[in-house]
Amino acid sequence: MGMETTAKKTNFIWDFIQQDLESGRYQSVHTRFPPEPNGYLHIGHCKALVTNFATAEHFGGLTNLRFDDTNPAKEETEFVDGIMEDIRWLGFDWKGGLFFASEYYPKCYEIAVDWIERGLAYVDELSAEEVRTYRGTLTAPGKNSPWRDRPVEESLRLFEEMKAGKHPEGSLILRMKIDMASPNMNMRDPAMYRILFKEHHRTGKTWCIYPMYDYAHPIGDALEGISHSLCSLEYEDHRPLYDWVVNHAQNMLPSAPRQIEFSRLNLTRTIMSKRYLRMLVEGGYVSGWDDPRMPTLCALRRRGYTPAAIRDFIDRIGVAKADSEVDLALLEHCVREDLGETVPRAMAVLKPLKVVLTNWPEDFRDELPMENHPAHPEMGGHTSVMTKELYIEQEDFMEVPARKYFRLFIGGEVRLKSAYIIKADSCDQDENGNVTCVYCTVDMDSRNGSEGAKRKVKGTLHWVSAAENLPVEARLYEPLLMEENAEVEQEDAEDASAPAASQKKDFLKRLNPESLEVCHGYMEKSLGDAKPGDTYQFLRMGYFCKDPDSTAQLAVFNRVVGLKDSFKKAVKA
RNA sequence: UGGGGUAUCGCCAAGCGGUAAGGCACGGGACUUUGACUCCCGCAUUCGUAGGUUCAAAUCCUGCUACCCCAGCCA
Repeated sequence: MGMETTAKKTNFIWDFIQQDLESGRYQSVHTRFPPEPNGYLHIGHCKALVTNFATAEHFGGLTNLRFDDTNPAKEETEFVDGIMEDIRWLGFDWKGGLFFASEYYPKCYEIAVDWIERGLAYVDELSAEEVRTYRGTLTAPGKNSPWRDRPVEESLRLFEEMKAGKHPEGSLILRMKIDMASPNMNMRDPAMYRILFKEHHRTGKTWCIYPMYDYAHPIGDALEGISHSLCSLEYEDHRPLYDWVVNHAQNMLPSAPRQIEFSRLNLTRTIMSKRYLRMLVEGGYVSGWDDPRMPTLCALRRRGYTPAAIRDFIDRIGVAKADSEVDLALLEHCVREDLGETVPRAMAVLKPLKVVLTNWPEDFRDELPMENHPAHPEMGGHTSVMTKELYIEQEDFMEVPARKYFRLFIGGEVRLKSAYIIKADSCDQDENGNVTCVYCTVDMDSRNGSEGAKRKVKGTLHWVSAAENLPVEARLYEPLLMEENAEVEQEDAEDASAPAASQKKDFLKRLNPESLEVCHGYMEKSLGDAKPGDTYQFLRMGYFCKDPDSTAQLAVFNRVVGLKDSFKKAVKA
């Protein structure tokens, strides 16, 4: 048996579609990505985004971008602009077209009138509370509204009056006439239209009645010729309603789309609910929607995540129907893999410790060449200047070495990257016992590239000249949420009786107080012409992306992600 | 207690009656002027559970259990 040369990657959705194509139910594939413009896109949305775009692409079809703007109370133009920018940034193009659900208001109205005439819809005068009561419960059937069987002419007249603004908000709704006893709550005469005297970001004051999602969505899909409407699992219960709408409006619609649901993305230690993200922004817990700790795309972009990394991540997690929570480590792996290959290396010391090279000639400066990428000579190089005084990382020196420590310590030797081998002789300490300066002797014969450099030295450190450097502010990020089941003992004691569910929801208690650490250090001068958005690997420290907060005097860098660190792990154990 | 879903390694996830892919994480080793990268090696006799059918079951049947979603004039 021959092994297949290319592993065919598919998923249950593609399998369904393949069947649909083979059976002739559909001739081609057309999908849509339908965000509501009431907030910014986050990493969770990317799964739906990529799934819709990649599916169409796989079958040679197109994808539409459609803003689901049927609730003027929550939607703004700011968000439609932001969403389009984010999608473009990710590299997707809505070749199928750009649409707004609000474009279909006239058609929706037309169908609604048709349904009233055909006895499929009626105007209800029950209050919101009464509607809820009449709907019944999960286990008890609902009962018909007293207005359910009112004359067609009456509903017609009332619906026109609703549209004409003659009735106040909440006084009337238009409902589908399906089945108040259905075990599926969605089928108990769902609302089609409600009265809302809100200005819409696109239609202005043209309308004061707005269609509900369950009514407008299938119509929008059908009008756009969508073949497969891919959405998340919570709409599974809505599928019978989706089909009901399509079937009963068939005479006025060009096609009948198929809805397929998949599970949404959850990430460990990450808040994915729009509502909670809003609380973080409005509560001042973060600096804004693009605070680099946020899971929004604008924040990930600012932090230094790349479209390639995000798409690779979505690709790797797969598409299925089981509830899941993906380990953040996978996302981090994806950025490291991308950045590691594409980004230049440079040196920056984030928590500086002064080093004096006692035997270094007083005013001698040595320009040392350094490659931009060890595996890609074509990426060129730059020079780093070595002087008598320099900085190394505080954690790279210990007066007496711990076990397995092969950085600098008194009596120990270490190599300075691309430079010389040095040996620590003594150090100064302040009144608290903190080391303030290390005195070293240089092996002047060990300059990088020379014969004397060909010695085995266990540790290699990054460094920056104390005389020739640029100041840098480095912002180090950790997840916004602490690990599950981590240090909440105090609260736990108080809330011992609280239901687990509510504790889980109380994400504020899980907020990580150390999600942001700001360091002030020094970087080599070659980094001086970095522009906001440029990313480097700061040797041994991680990947850093220059932030727009930077000024002419101070460069600000966001840590995208650290390097893998087997030393830290070994020490912890 | 009604309806709709889901259960395969720590986390994702293939598998579609023929004897458990892959990735991440993790552990070990080699290499190393980044304790990074790269490269080897290891990592489910077992598929929520109990039965049944079969020469053969993660895959078929039956019962049970756990978890998720639904009672917006939100999407």
